[in-house]
Amino acid sequence: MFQAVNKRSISDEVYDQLCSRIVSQELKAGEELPSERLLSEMLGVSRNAVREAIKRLQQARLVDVKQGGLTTVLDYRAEAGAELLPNLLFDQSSQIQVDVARSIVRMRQVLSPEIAADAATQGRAETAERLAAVVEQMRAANEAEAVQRLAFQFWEVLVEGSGNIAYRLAFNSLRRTYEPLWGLMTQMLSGQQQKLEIFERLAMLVRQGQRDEAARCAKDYIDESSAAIYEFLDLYEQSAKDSSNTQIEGETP
Amino acid sequence: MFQAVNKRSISDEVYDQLCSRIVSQELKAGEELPSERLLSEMLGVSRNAVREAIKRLQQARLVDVKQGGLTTVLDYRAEAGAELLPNLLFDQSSQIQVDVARSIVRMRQVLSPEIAADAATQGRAETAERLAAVVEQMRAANEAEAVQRLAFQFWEVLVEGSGNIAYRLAFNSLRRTYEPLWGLMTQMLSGQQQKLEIFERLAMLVRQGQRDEAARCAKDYIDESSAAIYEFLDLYEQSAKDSSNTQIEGETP
DNA sequence: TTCGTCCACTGGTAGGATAAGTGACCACTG
DNA sequence: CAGTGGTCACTTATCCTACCAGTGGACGAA
Repeated sequence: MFQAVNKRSISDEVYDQLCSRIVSQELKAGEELPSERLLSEMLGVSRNAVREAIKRLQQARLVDVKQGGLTTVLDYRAEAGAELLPNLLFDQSSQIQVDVARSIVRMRQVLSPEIAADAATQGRAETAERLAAVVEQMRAANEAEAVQRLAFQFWEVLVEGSGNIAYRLAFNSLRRTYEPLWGLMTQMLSGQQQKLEIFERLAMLVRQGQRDEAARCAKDYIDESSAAIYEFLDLYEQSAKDSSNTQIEGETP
Repeated sequence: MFQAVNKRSISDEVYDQLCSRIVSQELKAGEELPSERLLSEMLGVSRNAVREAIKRLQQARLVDVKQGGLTTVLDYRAEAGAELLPNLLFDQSSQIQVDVARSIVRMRQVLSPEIAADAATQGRAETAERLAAVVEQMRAANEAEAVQRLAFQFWEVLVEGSGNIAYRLAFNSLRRTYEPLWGLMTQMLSGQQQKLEIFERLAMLVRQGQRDEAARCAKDYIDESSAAIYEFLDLYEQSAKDSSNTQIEGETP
């Protein structure tokens, strides 16, 4: 009924505004930002807020700031880290950037089998325990969306079980990127998520430490799942092209 | 000869201090930070500096700050992104965290063959062109370190050629993580980097679009290179254990 | 022309004020 | 005595002015 009001801080607002202008190439690499004082005047906020936003841009390696000189924009493709992906997924008109989405799905597809393999070698008993618990919940769940959410949780457990902190952090970034697409994803994958046997089998293979088998099993699953997403993205891309050709801003089909 | 002097701002200092306390679990998830005013007093800096640092911690998802309440520490393993890896690589006594290093090498090892495969499908001509140029430079270079650096550049070109922005940004994060280890790496891999044929062959396979062959070729190379690094890390770990057993703080062997 | 000085700009730091959110506490109500 | 709402002592959010420190171009003297 009632929902929480949307409160965002001023500096967040400034950050988002600058960030989107950089990733959209409206501010190109090598160009200079207006000075802090000028920016604060133009945006109607205090210099303090502008400074906090610019500090964050600096941390994200989107700009290079030096005392006494102007702040310059960097090439985000060469400098930024994976945490920028969520900012790249949508363009100014909130359309999905299909190539970005494909990149993410592809990376997930490539990493997943190896994650399963490492989990089978590394975690074993405890990981298998937790995987089994998730599968149990999946069996108990009756809504498609709940099952979907648990399927993702299954992978989170697997990632944790691989004992690889780089996988873990990279997956956090990927997760944040496709989080806003959650609604679409459940709809997209609704047809094919019934088979719990795969998850069961994967949990068993991890328990038994069957590295290669686990990788193969994970690959079978993730390839199929990815294919469904690619297919959807192709459709989305086509419809986006059509609607831009006919100058119509349409809803997602 | 000369190198730029290390000038760091106050807020950078504050950020690093808080960040390292969080990743070292000295400040555990769920605990609360002192208030901004108290922190600024304790550290002897202005509130402004503390605020800028905390904004950055918030962006890195290391803390959750809410107005009117205290700022709480989050679980970085569950929340942070890959950009945190450089902060995890060294512990307080500047010793390499071997498991973190292994994670990074492993991720690079897993991604590389698929990157080569995608580059063979995607970029083709232009990528092959640039790869060939790098190989040319490698042939011309006479110092081992220069060759080493070019070898890494070869991979950067390949990543760019894969057309996958997620790979690109993830690799940026990985690069930043092993950048401080550059000296060790060249030393570590000095024995085996001579064979330019592999790079040549890989460039050719990309040009011809031989996806599977390119992946296999990349895998052969990266597996060998990774094995050398793993071996070094095992030695490092062993020597670190020994020196801690005998209560001696030793230099890197 | 060449070189040093000056000065108008930049970002960096400090510490003041006010606004606004949070949670513990407590008096009041039914 | 459980539940409501007000008070108060905290917190962060924002803004402001002032000053310090680094940069680079203008300008005048050698």
